Amino acid sequence: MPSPKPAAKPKKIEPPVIGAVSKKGPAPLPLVRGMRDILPAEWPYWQKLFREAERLAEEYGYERIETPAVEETALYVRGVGKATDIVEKEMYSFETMGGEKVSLRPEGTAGIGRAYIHHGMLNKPQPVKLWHWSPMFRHDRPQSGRYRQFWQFGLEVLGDKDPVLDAQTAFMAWRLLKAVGVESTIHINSIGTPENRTHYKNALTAYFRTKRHKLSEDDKKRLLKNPLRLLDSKDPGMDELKAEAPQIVDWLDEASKAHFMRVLEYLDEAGAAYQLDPYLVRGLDYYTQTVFEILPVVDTPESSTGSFAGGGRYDGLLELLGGRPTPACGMGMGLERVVARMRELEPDLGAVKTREVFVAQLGEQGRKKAFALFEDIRAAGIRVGECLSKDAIKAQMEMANKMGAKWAVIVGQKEVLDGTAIIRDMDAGTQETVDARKVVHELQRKLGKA
RNA sequence: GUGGCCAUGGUGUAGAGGCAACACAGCGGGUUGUGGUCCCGUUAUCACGGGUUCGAUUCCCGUUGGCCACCCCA
Repeated sequence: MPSPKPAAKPKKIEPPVIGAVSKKGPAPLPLVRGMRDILPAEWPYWQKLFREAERLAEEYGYERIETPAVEETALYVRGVGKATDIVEKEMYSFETMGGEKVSLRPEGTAGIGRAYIHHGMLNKPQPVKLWHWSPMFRHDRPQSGRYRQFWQFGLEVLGDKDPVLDAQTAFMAWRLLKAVGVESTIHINSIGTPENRTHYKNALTAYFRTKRHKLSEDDKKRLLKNPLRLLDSKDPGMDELKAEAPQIVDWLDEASKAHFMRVLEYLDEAGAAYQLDPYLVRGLDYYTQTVFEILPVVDTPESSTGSFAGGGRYDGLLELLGGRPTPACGMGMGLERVVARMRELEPDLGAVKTREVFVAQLGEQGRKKAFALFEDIRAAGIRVGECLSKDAIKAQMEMANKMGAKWAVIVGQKEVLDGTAIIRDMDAGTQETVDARKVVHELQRKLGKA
């Protein structure tokens, strides 16, 4: 018989021990849930993506803006929408010591809208085109391609309602992905005006009520809570029900229809890969007219990460935030997802950095000389490596080899006294002694850079 | 918020109710100033807490974390 369990004592929860652990001293701290490090091996992809994004934005006349990661909670409640999932269950909200109710930004548009109003950007030539590259925070359950802190590249165009802008922001996102080798398709739809949407929602609800017996439990809930969501339900029986369902295009007013047609015409003209998706609706309240989402062409098993980017027009937002009625549109791109895809496509980009030359040293005199010599070689535009902190020449030669250096420059006690340095051919295993002052020139000659 | 799977050195893995194994990486060596091969040494309270047991890293429960899916989204 098992003996009666002793009452469980309330125990302090020790953080799990991860990584290199010292035997004494405090336990290492774990990573906060849903957070991740971007390690050196990943950095080349981020850099490539950032450079392309920056170049594209500038070429299209966008200016960079960075708004605070912390804003009044009310900004998002009003901007993104009180009833949205982002606000209802995914915000990092807290009260500061001073009693302010603030949130970590869950998306970029509301903050930029706030900045536009705050700084009176309506007095600038319209439209105002802004881009940003910043971390976002959502207290969502971590999953593939989904983190609680994630980076977004965003474009926002404020102060003009022309459909060419809707097309341009979608196109730019698509174009950026293409520039880093990622194939994608723009899935696009129009949800018209809020009035159009209300009418359509009613029609849709009416339709699905007649099919209620065929809906799954989840879908029945959606029918009550947010009927538009029924359209992207993954329930297998849904496809045939959807085929018969009313489509929002049929409920758009003439102006909205015309707007949407023009967006599509511009995309045709630009040669962007897009497809109409009559069932695309988006979760944020502020969208009007055009909505789009940019999806991978192939959903590989390694990265079933959902969409790369999403965006659309949000003509009502600025007014909601207390500004004058200001039409606007934009897009946000989830950079972790893009980087994940880039890594699959180009696994070698993060490979070890190679060096043309390695400077090795021996003894304190040699180290001093090598310190200066390294600087001279580097300044001459040669990719040169070193490990001045190491004493053993053997370890340094190993390193030179790993860095793929073709030439090693060796400076020891003897060379310092003679005013020379050894240049070793790492492939041939031969070496020669040269005048220390001529090392840089000699290397340039050997590398064909002189 | 809900569900499924999982948790062993720095990394990737093996293992079994009673010594924790292998590979790679790191560091140090193989006689005093020279790399790629080879050899040797060194690195784990087996996530945390509790239970069952003579004995648990292995079985059970809980916690935390991870992965995946749902909800939703980037």
